[in-house]
Amino acid sequence: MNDYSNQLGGEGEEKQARIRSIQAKGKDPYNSSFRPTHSVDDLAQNEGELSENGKKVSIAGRVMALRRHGKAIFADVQDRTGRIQMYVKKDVLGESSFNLFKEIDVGDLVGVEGKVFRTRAGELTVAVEHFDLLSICLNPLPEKWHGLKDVEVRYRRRYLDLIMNEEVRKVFLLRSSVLKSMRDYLEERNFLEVETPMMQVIPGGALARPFKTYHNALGIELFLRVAPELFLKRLIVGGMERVYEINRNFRNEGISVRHNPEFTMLELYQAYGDYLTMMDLCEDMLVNVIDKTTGKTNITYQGMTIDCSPPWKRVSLRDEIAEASGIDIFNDSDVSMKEKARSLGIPCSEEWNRGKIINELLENYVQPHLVNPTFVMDYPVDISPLARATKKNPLIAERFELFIGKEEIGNAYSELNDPFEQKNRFLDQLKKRETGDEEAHLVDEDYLEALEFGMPPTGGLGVGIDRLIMLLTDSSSIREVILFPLLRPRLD
RNA sequence: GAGCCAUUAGCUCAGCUGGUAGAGCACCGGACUUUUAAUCCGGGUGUCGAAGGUUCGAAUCCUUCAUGGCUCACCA
Repeated sequence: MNDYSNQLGGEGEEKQARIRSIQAKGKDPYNSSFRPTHSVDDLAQNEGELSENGKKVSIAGRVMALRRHGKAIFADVQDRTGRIQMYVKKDVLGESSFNLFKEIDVGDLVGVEGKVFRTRAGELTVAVEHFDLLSICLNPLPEKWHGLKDVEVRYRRRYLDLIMNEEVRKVFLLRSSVLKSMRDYLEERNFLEVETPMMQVIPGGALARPFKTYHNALGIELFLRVAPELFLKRLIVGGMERVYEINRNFRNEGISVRHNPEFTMLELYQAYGDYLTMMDLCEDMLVNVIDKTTGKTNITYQGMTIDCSPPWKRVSLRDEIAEASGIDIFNDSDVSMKEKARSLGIPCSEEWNRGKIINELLENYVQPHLVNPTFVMDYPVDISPLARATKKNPLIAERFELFIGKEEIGNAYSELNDPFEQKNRFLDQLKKRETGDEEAHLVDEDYLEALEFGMPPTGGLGVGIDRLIMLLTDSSSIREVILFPLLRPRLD
């Protein structure tokens, strides 16, 4: 038998006593293998057939509750599909096996074999004939009645959260099925899933501060990517035509209920498309995904009822802002815009540029009304350095953002494929950086060189996956939809 | 980064204007062969987040720190 006498910390003596007691009954507390024939859900689905034939079934899972009755014991066992009751009788198991079962505690993992029946109270139950202890649980589980609510413990020890809270498991099941149906949708339309560098020499593709790291062998500073955009568009130059990536981005910014330093984005690019192509695709894809994963077209988010049935509203950013604030973001001068904004109570300081003010107007006057899915179109070029300008107005980018439930969910534009214009945009960004804007783009010569070989006119779309999952699971915090959100490490 | 709030048993929480720390569940011992928040009998298992201070006396008042939550800022 194995030696478990080394100390693991905590109440070592109690843990040791339990292990010794189990070993004294001739059983190792670990090391068994066990292959269940059914899941809990299988038993419920096939109850009729199984109980009629008196067929032997086996299931494996974690003991979540025990009700001991002397020579009989009821135990609730939980696997990934649900919970089911065991009925263990001394005269069926025999003396020694029953005595071993008496050692079982809440939290232990067991495998059982027996027949399915219904108790007097009508509860679906397995009448246990044989059982095996698969792994013992040395620490007490959170209390059964109140469960585990402490958010810090829930995030730090997510395994306990998953054991105790079924609705948490459901959130991550839904997350998985959303990603699957998104991939299915894109595969059907001949999009190729690709992976591009997480570690980049020049972080680009978004206006954000990056994390720095260092490669020892090359002796160079590297950045964790803030977006995959510039690499995905190199693939468009390379003729892949339809590519997407669902993966992590890293931004070195504050943490809040809607921001985690690493978060998941879908980015996709379609050659011979533009932002209008992306709008159609975005709407169709999300309607499809929402329907496939929730079965509904209405979603409830934080008390709002959101009607997701198509077609989705399309509005212009300028009209919306003009209507709400009286400011014309394309025709008012810098000075008059700033004055008007100030008179509305927006504290614009001297260094605020147009983009910043527009963003503020959008957030304060437009976004709070965007409950149902709405595409807000035509953004200023100066806050869209990678987007193509409209033919009519060089100050307006062919770009939209998608808002659902007052949250920004998507962002898309007609990609700028003119290397000369792109270089000018980079140089403008460089000026912003020199005046202290740490989020401004760096000049990426290598990307410009790629554009010189010719990139087809292309539409690009980004969708914030975590935010989308928040909407679909009515989660008020992004941490509820990320298995291991970033927390400050514990020092104790 | 700033403000507000929280931190007491394994879990959920009481503990008033300062007077030697409590409940339910969990846990430990005993009884119980269809229970299901099983029941019945017996048992409190604690560095009151940490360190200072005030006081005869601090879980309680003050200061600092730590961690978390919410709001704001930055951003998606």
